[in-house]
Amino acid sequence: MRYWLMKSEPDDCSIDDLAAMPERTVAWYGVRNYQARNFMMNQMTVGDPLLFYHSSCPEPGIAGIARVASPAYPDETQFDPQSRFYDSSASREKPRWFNVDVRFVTKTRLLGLPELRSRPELANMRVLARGNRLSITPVDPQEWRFIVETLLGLKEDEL
DNA sequence: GCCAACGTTGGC
DNA sequence: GCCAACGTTGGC
Repeated sequence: MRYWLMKSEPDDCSIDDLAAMPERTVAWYGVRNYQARNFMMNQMTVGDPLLFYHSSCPEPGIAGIARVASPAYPDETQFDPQSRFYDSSASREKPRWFNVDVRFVTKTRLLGLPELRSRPELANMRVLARGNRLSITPVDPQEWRFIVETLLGLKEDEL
């Protein structure tokens, strides 16, 4: 099992949107970066916990917790010419992009960037690194514990 | 809207 | 295989 951080633009899908979905689950479509795709294809396991991060919005930061809810499977939007994620070089025989499903666990108070950056324990977090643009990043177990237990006051068995 | 940082493309 | 040009991300 690994821990993850996944970015979502709240205009597209916020933590509240996820909570309101049928089954409280959403397909994590639209990833068009090989590193992020490979994390989903090769390293994620169903049940892996993840930090749900709001990006490109007035208050970027961690907004909730979710879990990986399916193995990776071909991203439907790559086949849809109407989609902004359409990829003409992909085919059903040879899909290029994959996604997992993600299921809501809990909403949290917003842990904004200034707060995250103020914590020496999180100094090496991938998502805080200068110039980081990767929408899916692994989270170290120590970082996970610090965020979830210390900053959010949650117990592992509450998740 | 700006712009730094990074990933991808494509000519050579 | 190099690298310049271009496109995208995402905080500010």
